[in-house]
Amino acid sequence: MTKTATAPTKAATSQTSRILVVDDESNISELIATSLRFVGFEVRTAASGSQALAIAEEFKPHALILDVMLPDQNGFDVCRQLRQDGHNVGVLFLTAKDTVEDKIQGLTIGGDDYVTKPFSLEELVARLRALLRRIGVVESDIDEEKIRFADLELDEATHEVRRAGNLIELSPTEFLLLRYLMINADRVVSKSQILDHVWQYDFRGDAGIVETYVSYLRKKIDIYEPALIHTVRGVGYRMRIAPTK
Amino acid sequence: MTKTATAPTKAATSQTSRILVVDDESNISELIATSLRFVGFEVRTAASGSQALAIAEEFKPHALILDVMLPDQNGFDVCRQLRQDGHNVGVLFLTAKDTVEDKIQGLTIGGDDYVTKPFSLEELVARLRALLRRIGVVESDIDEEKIRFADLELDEATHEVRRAGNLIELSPTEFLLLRYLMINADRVVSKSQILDHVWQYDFRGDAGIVETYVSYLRKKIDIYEPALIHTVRGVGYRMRIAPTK
DNA sequence: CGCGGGGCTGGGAGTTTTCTGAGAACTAGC
DNA sequence: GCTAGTTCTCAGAAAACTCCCAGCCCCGCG
Repeated sequence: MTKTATAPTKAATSQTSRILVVDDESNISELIATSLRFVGFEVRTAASGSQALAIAEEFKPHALILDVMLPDQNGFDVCRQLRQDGHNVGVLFLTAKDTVEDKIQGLTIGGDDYVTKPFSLEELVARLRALLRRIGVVESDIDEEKIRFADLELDEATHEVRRAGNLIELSPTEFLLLRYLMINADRVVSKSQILDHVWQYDFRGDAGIVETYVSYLRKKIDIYEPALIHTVRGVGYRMRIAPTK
Repeated sequence: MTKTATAPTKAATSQTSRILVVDDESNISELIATSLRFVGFEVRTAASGSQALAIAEEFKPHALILDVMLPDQNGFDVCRQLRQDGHNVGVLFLTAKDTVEDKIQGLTIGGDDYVTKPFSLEELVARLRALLRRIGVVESDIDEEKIRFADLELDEATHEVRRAGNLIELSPTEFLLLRYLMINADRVVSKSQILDHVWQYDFRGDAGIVETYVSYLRKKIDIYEPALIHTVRGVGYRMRIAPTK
């Protein structure tokens, strides 16, 4: 993935939660690790269950991102063992989209959650934040689940988006895209950055899709004045208040 | 109360009742422990009767969740012994579905109660709360046994549900589902969260069943205006007042 | 002022998700 | 064992969403 300078705002505030990423495919765990470090987490990776347990012992992570399918033992066991050892961690499981139903039973119990592969980085980070909030590792300022920009408001818990108080219905992708733009408010983000963060990591289409979705979004949120989503020709998009001018 | 995302509401208030979970299957006791901790209890686990007695000595639990079938002695004995030692605890017994009726007879002296395995977490927690209430370990605020949302009212004690005053007949599962939605009113809950909390932990079907039950519920409670159960496509369901625009 | 590349958007095909009815499988009470 | 209520599965229909395409527009430059 193309890592570029775009430090997502509030994230960068003062967050130092420690996250342990466990996946045997190193490209996946590195993708995640890089991304998380970038938004301000302290990250370690492990490639197996036993390694995870060992590292957890001294790293004392606040949360784990844990692939259910590991070479030695499965993710659940790792999780159970950690908890028995007294580690109060939150766990975000990674499962394959087609994982048999009965394997994903009980994953959302102790405030835990799961994300199916392939995921989008935005999605993953958002879920991780929500999880940390739930288990009480409040690392952000106001512990608020809302993102605001101008008269735009996006609520993670209710999935509601409002502009000037008016409720706006968004599809899942539109919601993710808007969040990404809002998090990076005032900054220009390129179409490929958007693609890398908002779309699933295995998306093979072209960046034109971003234009389409930006168009959808504009028709829903920029029917109000002033327009917030601005095109920076040849570069990308930027959310901001003053007209492009 | 604010705090928490999915955390079953009032629970999170200021509850610090100590619960001792006793079961020899560690996956069961961990499941319960995780779940209870999440809703705000202080939890310890034990795997045998003797261990339970030992831990109770210093942990001084307000209540026990006690499997009737234990490796060393049976649950009743543990219970009796505890009481003889002067511990004033409430006990929620866990029994196998096929346990003979008369074995459970007389268990419920005192305000104790029992739940059959496999249970659903919602059920377990609700029963535990009721028990604590009965034995006087009132840990919540108003000690209210009713949950309200808009003109909907659900009474835990009588198992009655009313909308705008009209009594509504619900099957057991419908009741649990509705309670879960009400407890999490205004926030989105995913189908797997629902499955994990409302259905028995050994349920092996797919999440489609949730759709079916939501449909049942809608036909009973959303025949009134305005609709309260809303679908958040791609995410889950959400109970809320304002109609979708 | 005309050109060319980017960007915008309507249209629409193909998928995925959700809703719901029908019925099989169970259970509990009688 | 029969009946009634309940749970759960399944499958078709409907609705919503994703993605691609093609034509048009617009901006900047020569």
